[in-house]
Amino acid sequence: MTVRVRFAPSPTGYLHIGGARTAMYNYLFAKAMGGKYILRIEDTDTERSKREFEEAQIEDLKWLDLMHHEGPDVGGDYGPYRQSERGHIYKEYTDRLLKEKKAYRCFCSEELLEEKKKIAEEKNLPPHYDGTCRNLSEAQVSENMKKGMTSVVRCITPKKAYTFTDKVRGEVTFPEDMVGDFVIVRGNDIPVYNFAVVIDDMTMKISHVIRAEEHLNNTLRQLILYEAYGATPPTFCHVSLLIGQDRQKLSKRHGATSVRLYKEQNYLPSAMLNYLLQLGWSHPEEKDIFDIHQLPTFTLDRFTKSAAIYDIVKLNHINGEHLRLLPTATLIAEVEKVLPADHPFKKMDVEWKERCVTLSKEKMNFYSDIIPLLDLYFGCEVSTEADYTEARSWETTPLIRDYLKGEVAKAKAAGKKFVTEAEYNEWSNHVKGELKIKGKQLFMGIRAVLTLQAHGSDLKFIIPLTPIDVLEKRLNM
RNA sequence: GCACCCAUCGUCUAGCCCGGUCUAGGACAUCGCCUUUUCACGGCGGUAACCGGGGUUCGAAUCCCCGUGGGUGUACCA
Repeated sequence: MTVRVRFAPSPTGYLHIGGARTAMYNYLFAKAMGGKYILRIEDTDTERSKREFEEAQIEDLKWLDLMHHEGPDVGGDYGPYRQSERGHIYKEYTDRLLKEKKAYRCFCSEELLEEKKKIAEEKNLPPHYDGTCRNLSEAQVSENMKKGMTSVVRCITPKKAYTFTDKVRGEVTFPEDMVGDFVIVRGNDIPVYNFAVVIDDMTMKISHVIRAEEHLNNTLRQLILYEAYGATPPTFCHVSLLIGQDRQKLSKRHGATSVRLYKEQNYLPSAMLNYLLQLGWSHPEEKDIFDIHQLPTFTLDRFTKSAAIYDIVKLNHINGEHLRLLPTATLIAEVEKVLPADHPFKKMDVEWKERCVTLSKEKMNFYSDIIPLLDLYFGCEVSTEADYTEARSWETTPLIRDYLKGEVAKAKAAGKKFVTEAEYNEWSNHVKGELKIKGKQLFMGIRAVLTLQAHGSDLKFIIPLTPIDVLEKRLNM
């Protein structure tokens, strides 16, 4: 059997991280099985659906490198891929159910339905549709239609329990009477989600439905429909939900939940995917940092059943890990994008940039983290830390400064733009050997006069990267 | 209310199917130590979990039941 999976978002906003996760699971499964991954746009909610959101979501999917084989933008043999363009198909399938008496037209008004529901609730009965219109004769139906009464189409729910085997939940049983005769086509002729999904999955030959657990209960209605059409349902795989700190389904009020936001904040797509994959799925070799596109295997049996709390702290860490894995040239290019146009970093030569970035990335989780780090080489801000003040108060410190001033002036006179690591070591040795300064006074003293800070990275790496002019300026402050 | 789902460190999880190797492993976070050129990185180490109760068994995180807690759904939204 050919594996065909789909990701079916509603274009009512930007791509949600939960959606991105579902899309990824589908993408990965299709890839692992040599199958096809389809993008279908579920825009039956005409009120909220917007074409611009569809485009935005596809863009976000592209950014994540989760491209589909079939979809509204790339076509395919099972189109159209927008539910709003599949009306004729839904019509055909609706008529079939109507003809086979597995569905019927219901003329009950919404007010009447409201009332019935209220009464049922008061009697503590399940608030299902009572089936009034189920027994309407064909003559009555056509007469009502002729009168122009609006009607919905309801599917007849067989009185029985339904059981199916879910890839992650195992055997799930829905008892009889869990739903009543549910609506499949609205009064405005637009099909309802649960109906459109089944028709689409059937006609698009979807073999596996991998989706979030919030859809678990929907499966019952879908199972009823598959049965009505005499079709074999796909294999279902209900993945645990992504939740917030309050353990509720992740939504906008939890903050940054759209992929777009992460893209704008320069997160690495590979890191996002790496993190998202581990929220509910575990690597067979228990690896933490990896490229999801290089996974040795991806199987549906490694999902956790429980919901996972979305934790940005860990995402940030993973982002740092991925950033460190980037080729140096890429890192430089990315860093330059977040730097102001006139930043001195940009005027340095390639070798300098490479050394600088290689040194800096150890402390970065994000590209922009380099900005404060660059002050080490270009900044002339004087530290206000107590340790710094103390270092400047030692009587040995002015000695160091005077000596270094001379050395820096010499180097500058010789036309040097930078000192080498060897030269720096000579300075250090001189202070130790000739000036007889050692220990804390030695290293903190040198650091204080050369960087105007009490702490920082290893001087033998930093000083050779600091322009002589900057050193000179600092020594005079 | 009813239905369904879930339950291992603060968080993500391994282990659970096929009970013993689990004095429960890893990662993030956190704390401490090491490095007398310090922070960071790294290395080392610490704190920290099988929701409760019954049962089955020689033996249960693992199997069964009951509680409890949490979540999702219950629409002419998706």
